[in-house]
Amino acid sequence: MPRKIPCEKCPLAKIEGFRDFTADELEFIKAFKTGELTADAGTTILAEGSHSEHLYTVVSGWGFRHKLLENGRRQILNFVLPGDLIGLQGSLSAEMGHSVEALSDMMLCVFQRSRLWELFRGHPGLAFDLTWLAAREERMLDEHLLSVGQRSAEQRAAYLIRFLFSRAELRGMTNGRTFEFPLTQRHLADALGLSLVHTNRVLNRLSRRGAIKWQAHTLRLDTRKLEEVADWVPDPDARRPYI
Amino acid sequence: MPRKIPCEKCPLAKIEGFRDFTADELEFIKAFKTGELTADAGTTILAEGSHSEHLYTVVSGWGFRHKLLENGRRQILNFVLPGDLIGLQGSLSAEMGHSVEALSDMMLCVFQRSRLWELFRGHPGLAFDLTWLAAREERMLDEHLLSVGQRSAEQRAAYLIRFLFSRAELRGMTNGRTFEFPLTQRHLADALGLSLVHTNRVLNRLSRRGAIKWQAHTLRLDTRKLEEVADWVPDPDARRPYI
DNA sequence: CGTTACGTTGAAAGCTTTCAAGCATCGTGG
DNA sequence: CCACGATGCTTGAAAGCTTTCAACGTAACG
Repeated sequence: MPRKIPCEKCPLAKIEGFRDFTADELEFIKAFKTGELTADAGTTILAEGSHSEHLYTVVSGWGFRHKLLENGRRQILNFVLPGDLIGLQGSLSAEMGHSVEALSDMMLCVFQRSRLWELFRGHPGLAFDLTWLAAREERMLDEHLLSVGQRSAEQRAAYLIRFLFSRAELRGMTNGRTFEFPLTQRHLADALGLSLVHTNRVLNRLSRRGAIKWQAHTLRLDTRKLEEVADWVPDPDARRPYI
Repeated sequence: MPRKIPCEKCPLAKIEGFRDFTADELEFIKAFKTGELTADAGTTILAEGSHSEHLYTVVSGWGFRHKLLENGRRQILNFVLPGDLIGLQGSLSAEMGHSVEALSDMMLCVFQRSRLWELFRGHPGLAFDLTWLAAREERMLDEHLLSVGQRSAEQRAAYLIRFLFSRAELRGMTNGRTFEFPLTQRHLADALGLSLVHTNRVLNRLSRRGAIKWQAHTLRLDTRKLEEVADWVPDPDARRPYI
């Protein structure tokens, strides 16, 4: 198993807004980490119902969490970006309640579930971060649920796009008002709880308004217009942790 | 501030399926707890945007978490029942992302946010539980989001009712197939992301199917039928912690 | 150059919402 | 003890948003 990325040179550390580790914590994390994983776009990294031996932190690339209904319908619950931790649920509970799939090629750090307890016992700071991460995921879900439950189709789409932009921006993955957008309309539709056809129409409407411009896999947006449509409230959280 | 409930006699401890504390943990929790709070139905316990000094554990009664949109629409994110912890978000983040309101008269234990750090440092077992609780809340939200995004109105309603029954059941709040149901149709509508009128029609449909029978504030249900309609998958988690 | 994945459109069908009333229950004040 | 206002539940009908069904266009790929 290749070790291309030593923890001391973790690319995530360079991202502004991610906190730094103490020497002690870094030491532990180096031992906690058991390897690296690269996943091609489309790969399933964690499967619903499984009980994985591992936890992962996304180092690069995009992925998404989703659940399936028996009739085949899929709900995308959230997207995962660099710095996000995945698989915690499978470590604390009997089994994963959702699947995680790579949206683009991804690179992840692999951690051993069985040593999670040591983390809690020996590194309260990291344990705190873990809880923080779980609470933040909950917050994002609250926001999505509000969106899917109460916003109109156009508002929902505007909201999601603005949301993804802000997450990408925090990680330095944007370039002015444009960024690489690896989703297809099917992904958006499944995240928004809309049909593919309607999603297409709604996106066209946003384009005509001049709120977004999507070509190839690049999205340029007018954040002001999107926020106006979406009734957007910025996330107050800043300096966030990762593991 | 009255101390009607000493931790040694915590009524939650009697509930089957809630784990027991070590003597050491119990000691800490007694110190962590700063008092008790009783709230009348309709009271707002925590407000979106605030930064409360407290955390709460529900001892008795029902409540719900919700968020509002500028246009006044409300999304109920989840319901809170005995054993649930609320306000963690406000402790880890700059401010609460949602409000919590009492649905029935409630009784809660109050904890001091400022001592949360001691908990992490001195009681990894409790810290672990806290993370577990956050992860479980996330799981419930995933489930709801799936529901609101992908299920039909009737499936959604069936799902939510079945879900609430199972949560009540775990706490010994049910009586055979019936239980006290403090929600109004407006609450259900706001949780399901449906209009009040449509919610009413959908509930009538479930009644006619014989899946539910709702009179006064009591609900009797045919779990088999509900599960069939809702495409229900039981939660694998059993022995859950609380604080 | 055929196949496949993804995006786009039109039209009809269908599910939900909105608008409008009407009814019932409950607690309070006269 | 009864009237009255407030809250919650029901229904009908029309309007409106979304989905479904069907095709068609395009770009990437082997």
